[in-house]
Amino acid sequence: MKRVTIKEVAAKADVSYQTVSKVINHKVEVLPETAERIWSAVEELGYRPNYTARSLRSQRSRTIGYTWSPTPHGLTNPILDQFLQSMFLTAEQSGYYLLCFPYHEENERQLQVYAELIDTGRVDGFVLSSVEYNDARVQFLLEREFPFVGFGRSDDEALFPYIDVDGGVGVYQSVVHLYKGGRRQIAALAWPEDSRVGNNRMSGYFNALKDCGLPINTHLIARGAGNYEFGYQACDEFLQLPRSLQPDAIVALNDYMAMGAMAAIQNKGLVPGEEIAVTGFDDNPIVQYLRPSLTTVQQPIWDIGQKVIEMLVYQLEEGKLPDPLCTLIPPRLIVRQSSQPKTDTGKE
Amino acid sequence: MKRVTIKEVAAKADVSYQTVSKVINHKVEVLPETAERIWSAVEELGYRPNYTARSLRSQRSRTIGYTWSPTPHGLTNPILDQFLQSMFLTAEQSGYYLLCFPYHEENERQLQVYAELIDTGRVDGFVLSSVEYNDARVQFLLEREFPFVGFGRSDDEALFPYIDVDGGVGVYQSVVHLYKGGRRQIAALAWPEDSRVGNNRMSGYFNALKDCGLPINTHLIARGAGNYEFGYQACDEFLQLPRSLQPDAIVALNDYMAMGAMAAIQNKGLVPGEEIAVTGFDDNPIVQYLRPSLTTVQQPIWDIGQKVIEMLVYQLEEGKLPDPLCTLIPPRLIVRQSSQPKTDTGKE
DNA sequence: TAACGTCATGCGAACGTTCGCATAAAGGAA
DNA sequence: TTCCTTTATGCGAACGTTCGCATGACGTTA
Repeated sequence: MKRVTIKEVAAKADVSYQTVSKVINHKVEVLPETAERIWSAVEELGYRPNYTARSLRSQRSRTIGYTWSPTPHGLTNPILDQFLQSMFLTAEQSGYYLLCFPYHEENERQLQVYAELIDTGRVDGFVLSSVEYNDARVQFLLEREFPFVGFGRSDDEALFPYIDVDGGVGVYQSVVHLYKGGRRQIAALAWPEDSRVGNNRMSGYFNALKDCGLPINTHLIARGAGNYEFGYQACDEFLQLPRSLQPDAIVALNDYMAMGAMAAIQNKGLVPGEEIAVTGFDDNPIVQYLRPSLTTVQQPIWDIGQKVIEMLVYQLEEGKLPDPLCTLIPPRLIVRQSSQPKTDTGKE
Repeated sequence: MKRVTIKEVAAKADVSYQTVSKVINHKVEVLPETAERIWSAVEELGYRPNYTARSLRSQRSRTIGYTWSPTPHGLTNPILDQFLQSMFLTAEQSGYYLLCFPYHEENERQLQVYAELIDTGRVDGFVLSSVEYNDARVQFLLEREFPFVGFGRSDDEALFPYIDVDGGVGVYQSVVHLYKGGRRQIAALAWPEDSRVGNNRMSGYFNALKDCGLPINTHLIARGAGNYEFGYQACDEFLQLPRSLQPDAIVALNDYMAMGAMAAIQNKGLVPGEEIAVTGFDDNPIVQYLRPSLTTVQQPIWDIGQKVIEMLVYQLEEGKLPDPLCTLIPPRLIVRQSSQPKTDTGKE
């Protein structure tokens, strides 16, 4: 597997190999005819600069590291594919590639991998996703002053470039939409209070209730694991409340909980979207096929992937932090059958 | 961002830097006390060999390239996450990482990217997935004699290392399972005949019918796009056949078609799994939540990811093709509610 | 005591680039 | 004619390793 080197090009073009390098990298002006000779030699020999040699000399790998926490067994990550593809494509346009490496549950071990990639010079920067409160990776990378961009925020004090979806806005839209459909007892299926993403989304719930003039009923807020089973069980408990306390709408902070809730409703012989409306979050492609199809909140994943890479590449090329440092993107409410307006059947 | 080099370690351990290199790579025996000095210097300085320099000298990148065709909009790839994670982890154990790059629809353009990665020396080998008949990438890599392993087969003549799921076995199991449940008119929802994966799976359908002593009814075989819509429509047409020609079971070659079929059945006021059984393929995590939950065929994705990498790493390290060259893995039938035994209601 | 193997380590070169400075040729001003 | 600029290209070094061979010290044998 013989590779063409810059020296062969130089020999063919009858210049020194250093000159070839300069011409290729547009570092210097040469006579048009020299340039012509060089470029045609490059063409004819099919020369491609050796990536490794280039990195060694320039001390840059033109590689971005990324890992993500794997989807728990029995679930799918609805945005992973699109997120990755959008990053790959955007990175390629600036001459970067993504190095993907395994996720390790154990914090210590995970940081070791980050350190390894930095110390061996394999990557120039990282993309982090699922950033949480007090994120060890954020702290580590800030300390080492190594470039990275987060998809998701951490503590308010941690200053670093990130892009995030404003989940609050999404949930706000859901609640208002339900309110306009005549719903007045709007319950929430949420994560525990130590979830950053969860709190962000819940803020939209609280704000919307307030703006609609509805009271906050703590018995209508359930917090748990965020999966189908929890959604089912929590909803089941709502349905065991006295009639007047039962919700007529349920806002779930993700699609899995929403699906669980829908199942619980159906099991009681009720129809989601009629007696009780349900909304989800994430727009898992599957939910359009549910019966009834699920109203949910969609994140502009493609744009996010693009933006994350653009922010990181800017840092790497310009050597300074992007401005603005952080970006919040509003998600979009997708209305489907599960949140029809309330039909006044005279009940209550 | 000062990095520790091998020379600093050498200085500290009071040996030549070449000796440090040899000790680190276990290329030579030294006095125990020398080794001790070297290792503790490594430890104290936190030395990590520079990846780029190492690659340049050894002409190996210890990097594996991978790309995949993105999931069409509105669908999710149920196995992507697990497949990637298993590859990352297995690769890491042998000191490799995966370089992921964008997928380009256009064949020409896609091959350019493969060529680029080869010529610039960025990767040592590739993993290909969704290999099809007459696959341009296979041909290209074989010609250039560049190492790769496929997840999926191509033409029978193309000789290259691959691992594949024996879809035929999976469908065979489905059909036999349905037969044992008393089903006798078993329809198939398939892809067009130019689909390699499709033909492999269909072979199991034909073999099973034969082994069960059932005739092949061409009116019970529908071929199309492989999505939800096609499944719905094709099933709907089955249901418009005269009663005696209608299927009492439907084997879909993927879960999306199965879901479409289930919806069509429900729309006729029938219950999937009772009057008409339905099975899918892929075990998309979502299908366990359908009502009724879907019987389907599960591929051992984790094992496949592991094996693919092992085969490739073997090639890279040993310089020879793995033996056996190819591996076929049987999938597993997951029985759920949608394929209950037929209850003899006396109809027909 | 000379000759020889063996063991532990050192040394120079190479991998394929980029970078900064040196230099030769050509042109213009004094 | 001399000297100074400018322009086009060359040259040596460096990036941080690994590799193969060289070498010096030591012990063994005749």
